[in-house]
Amino acid sequence: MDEIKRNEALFPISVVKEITNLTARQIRYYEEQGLINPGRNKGNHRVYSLNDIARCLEIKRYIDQGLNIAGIKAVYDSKVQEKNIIPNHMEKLKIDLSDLELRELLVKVKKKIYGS
DNA sequence: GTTCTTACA
DNA sequence: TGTAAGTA
Repeated sequence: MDEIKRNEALFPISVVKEITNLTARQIRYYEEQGLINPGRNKGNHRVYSLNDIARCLEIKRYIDQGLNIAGIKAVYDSKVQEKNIIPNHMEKLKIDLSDLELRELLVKVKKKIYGS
């Protein structure tokens, strides 16, 4: 969409913390559990994309709804299975958020980074 | 100053 | 999950 590609890993963990209200501990733990996969910069620091941040918010929602890590894994695993079963619908079943949600997230990120 | 890993409570 | 230690 705009200037930022949804899968471009650009943000440090501090930004993810502010936007999601999760602790660095939790964010890293979700990565450990394979729920998100941020990149790394030359300094070995994690860098997150909009999709990664969106995924964190999604995980947070699931936990609020009472799901544990295993349950959330099951949710994503089932989506991966759907993708394999129906290759033609891969784009549609992609484990990304909708454009609308991403637009809202982008606004939020910009506000946090550049101020309001 | 911020983040990283490891490890213990 | 929080936090401390020692780094990069």
